[in-house]
Amino acid sequence: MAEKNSPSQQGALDFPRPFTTVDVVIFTVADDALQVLLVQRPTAGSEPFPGLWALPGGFVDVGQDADLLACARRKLLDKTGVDSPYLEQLGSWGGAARDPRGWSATHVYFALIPGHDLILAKGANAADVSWFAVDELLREPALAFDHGEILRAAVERLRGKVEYTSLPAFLLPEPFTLPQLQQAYEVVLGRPVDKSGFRTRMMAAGFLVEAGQVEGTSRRPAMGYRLANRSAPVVFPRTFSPRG
Amino acid sequence: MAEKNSPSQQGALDFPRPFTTVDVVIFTVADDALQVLLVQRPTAGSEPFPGLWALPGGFVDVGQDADLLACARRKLLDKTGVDSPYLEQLGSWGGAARDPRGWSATHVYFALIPGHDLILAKGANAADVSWFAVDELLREPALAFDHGEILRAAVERLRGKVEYTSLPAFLLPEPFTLPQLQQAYEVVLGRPVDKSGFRTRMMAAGFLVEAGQVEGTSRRPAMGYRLANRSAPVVFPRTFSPRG
DNA sequence: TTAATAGTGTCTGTTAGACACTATCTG
DNA sequence: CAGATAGTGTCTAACAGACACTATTAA
Repeated sequence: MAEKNSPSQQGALDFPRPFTTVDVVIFTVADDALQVLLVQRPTAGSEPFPGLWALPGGFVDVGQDADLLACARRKLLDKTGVDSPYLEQLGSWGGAARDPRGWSATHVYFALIPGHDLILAKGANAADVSWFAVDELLREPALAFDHGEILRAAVERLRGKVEYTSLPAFLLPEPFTLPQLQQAYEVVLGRPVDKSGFRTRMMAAGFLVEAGQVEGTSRRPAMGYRLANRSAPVVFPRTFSPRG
Repeated sequence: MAEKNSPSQQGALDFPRPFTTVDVVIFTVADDALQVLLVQRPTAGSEPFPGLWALPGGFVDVGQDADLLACARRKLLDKTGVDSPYLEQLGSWGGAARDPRGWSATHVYFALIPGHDLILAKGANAADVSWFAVDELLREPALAFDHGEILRAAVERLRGKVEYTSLPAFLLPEPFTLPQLQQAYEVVLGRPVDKSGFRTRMMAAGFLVEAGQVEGTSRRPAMGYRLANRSAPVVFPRTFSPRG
């Protein structure tokens, strides 16, 4: 045993280090479906998982990134052009087996961006970036690294929190109407929600600000709203449908 | 700009890597208080934050640890002698400034162990390990690194989840009685809970198994219970006190 | 028999869910 | 005026919170 190469030998820092990456799970709602942004792995060189789709992300740049959140923001801006979305840490995955190049640990964030910005996203880097419907992706787990597992965790977290938070509001461009917001909830949850109860709940939570008067997205115009606070969601006291 | 030393140069892996650590926030309930286990930093050598108290943890050992969870389990076993507690990932903290030795990222787990095992803990490594009441610690933020902030996040997560999960059951040695469990809830939440409602809720959740008949911890003996599933808590459909 | 705690019963205000209804717009 | 969607009113069953009550043990 080469003890001088082990971290248990305190003081010295000359032992092997895992490499550190940051990945971002970027969600949006479009075409009545929850979508996630993926990047295709390069086929040239000796990159692992060539040609497979993966979450956008990559190595932490010690010289460039002040901290993990800044790194995540940078990668998100690179791929989408969006610079201040809802961004929350999901967790981290690390081990000897997940990357053929060696022991690695990734810090995963998940982002919600308005469907509206989807166009920007495509314009930004084009080519090897694309949106996928989450429901279809979850059926065929063929992502690079352990990104299939990570995506599953992200979707679970999102669906879970949507039951009792205002998260779906971050998936819509402002101003949005209550029917649009309800639609976003229904798409993420995958089930219909009662209109009356929904409206009462949203208004009671007090996170919506009447913005502009009305504007027409369908038959009859409706009141438009903005978020009172774009940095954090509101937590409702109860879950949506305790009916189990 | 030394581009060859930047991660943006794909393919090559010879750029500077952050170092990777794992820390564990270990909670228990003792003396009617929520307690956390801390380790005192060494004063010898050139270790950072000499003499200050810190969360137990340290570098990932690439040769020894299969993954992050295994690493966390190893560090917990080292300090407490407990080998299969409730263990959940809390999140990760990383940046250039948090450790004077350089860019570092830590993966933080939080553990709940029965108060009963406290004796084992003290017997195991003694000396530089000690339990602290959380409420007092939060008043004077004098921990090493950013561990004060991490502790704060861990307590917030714990208190939050206790409102709607069976987590406090992991803080008790089995078998435990319903009054003991209620006591654990009250200690963590810092407020009294109605007995009748509490009992109905616990029984309805169906995560308790009648174990042994009764045994006396105070005046009148009571029914003892074990957890039906020691690996995950139960989630209640509602929060404890929506009032407020 | 008494003190103390385990455990149960009952009442009431609140509210989510369901659904019917009215209001207001476009074409 | 007709069709469609925005928005509101109402009823009811379920249930949390409060609190009083009964049961069972040790001393």
